Amino acid sequence: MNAPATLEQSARTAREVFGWDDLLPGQAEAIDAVVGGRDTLVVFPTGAGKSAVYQIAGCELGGTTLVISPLLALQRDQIDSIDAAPDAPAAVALNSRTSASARKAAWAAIEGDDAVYAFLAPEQLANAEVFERLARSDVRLVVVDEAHCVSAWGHDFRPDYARIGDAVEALGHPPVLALTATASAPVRDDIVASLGMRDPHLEVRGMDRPEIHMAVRRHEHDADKRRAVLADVQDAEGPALLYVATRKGTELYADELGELGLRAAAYHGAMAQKRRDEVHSAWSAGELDVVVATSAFGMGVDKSDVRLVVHADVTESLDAYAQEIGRAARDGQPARAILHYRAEDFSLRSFFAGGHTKRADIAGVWDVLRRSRKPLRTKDVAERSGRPARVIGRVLNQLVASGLAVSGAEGVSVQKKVSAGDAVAAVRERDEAEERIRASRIEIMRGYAETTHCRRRALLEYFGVESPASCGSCDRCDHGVGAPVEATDANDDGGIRIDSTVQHAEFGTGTVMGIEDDRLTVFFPEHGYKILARAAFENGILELGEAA
DNA sequence: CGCAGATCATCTATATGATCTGCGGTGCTATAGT
Repeated sequence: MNAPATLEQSARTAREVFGWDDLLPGQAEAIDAVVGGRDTLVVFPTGAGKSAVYQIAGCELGGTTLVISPLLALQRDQIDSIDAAPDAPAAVALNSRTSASARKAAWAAIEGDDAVYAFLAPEQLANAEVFERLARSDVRLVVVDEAHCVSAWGHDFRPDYARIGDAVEALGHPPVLALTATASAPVRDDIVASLGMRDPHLEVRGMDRPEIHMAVRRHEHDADKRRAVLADVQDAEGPALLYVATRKGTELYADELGELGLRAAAYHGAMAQKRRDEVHSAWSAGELDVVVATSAFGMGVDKSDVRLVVHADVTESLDAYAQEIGRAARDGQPARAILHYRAEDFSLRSFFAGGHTKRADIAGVWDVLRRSRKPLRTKDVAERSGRPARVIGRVLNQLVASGLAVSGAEGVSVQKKVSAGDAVAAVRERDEAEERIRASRIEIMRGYAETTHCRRRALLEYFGVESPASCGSCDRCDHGVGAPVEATDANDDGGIRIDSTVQHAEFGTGTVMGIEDDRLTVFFPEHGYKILARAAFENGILELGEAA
């Protein structure tokens, strides 16, 4: 490998094409891997230059760089920023809002000889015409931006996220570059497996955000919690974000904060697009003290001076929590993250984590699939069964995951001709496995909320980053309840540590995610997170290492 | 699972507690109608 020459080339591209003086730590390594043809997963905090990695790599590879992006607003922002660079290749979008003339120009660019970035949502890949035309053109790099969406949404909310891997294969597997700001080890594994990445280069930087002070407050009564949340937001020393679990909650809190004299606005996914845009730009322009939002607010919102992120409810996972508090302190100045919760709050999350596919939907989709001689896409099944696309997408994903069906670029086809009853049972089994995973992720969130040790250590351990026993910048450390030092060299278990692979008699192969006193947190792909006693090593239930 | 709001039941109410019911997040796309 002529690495130095490549690095020099990347630095020159950064300078001459985009106008950046220097590459940031990790960028050069990631670009080098991608340009060398290697699948690459990049985990950098926002502001560490994730976009630059694909922009420079795409520029050097030439041809079409396909950028799969979850939100139309993000696509627009990215295109604007590329257009603003001194000498960058063209950037185009293919989505439902692209006008006929813009679409024509986009295809001309994609099918022409010059380098181009083409932005699209994963749903576009399900459109046969779009996909076939892309397959005939010169795609040299596939970028999956905000790649945690693959894991968070691919299983049911946006099933097309689970189909990206098929598209990559059908394009002849050009290098795949997945980018995200937060991904724990299980989420990283999920991304790599779902996208079909081969021997990926992993570039992880700066997961720790020491400038964000972390605290948790538990309440018995709802009224007490509400008062405490309002008081925290009132005390903010700069722009504040308040995350709540429900749409109604955003409006209630925003009204109350307004009455207290703050410039507050509610934000959630059911509001009119126009209003959402207004809130977004008022926030960016510094015209609001606080935005009260559901999880809909965040991706693509780039404000550097957020001083406080308060959660009035728990999130669905520690990944989501890290993502949301990570929106504070992008300028590197001190900020605070405070989580308020009641034990009852976990029940709403459990409700969201549940939800089984209906028997009739599973049987109906299976029936259509079995009668067809060719592979079918979600849209084809929808035409033949009259069921909503989202339900079908989910069922197809589950059938593929259970091995009853296989998926390829043309769609999904039957692999094992079993009865509808067996198909229902297989999908239900997948549903239950997924529900167990989600439930266990909620338990990890509970573990963070209730830990008696350093908060930052609890968070970083979950992300697979070794950290000191006490950070000095969380509520636990403030009160001097720093963890008793949990030496990683305490080797009674033959060297058990974070990321160790273990075998459990019942749950199979798992990965150690956390070590706290006499307990281990272990992630098992089929069962989710389990808290196990270290004593399990002594009676042979748990063993270190791969399966024999 | 837990909460809010509606409805019911009662010692027939300008009242109150019991019980029932429905709701709860994230976004793309295609299509019809102005």
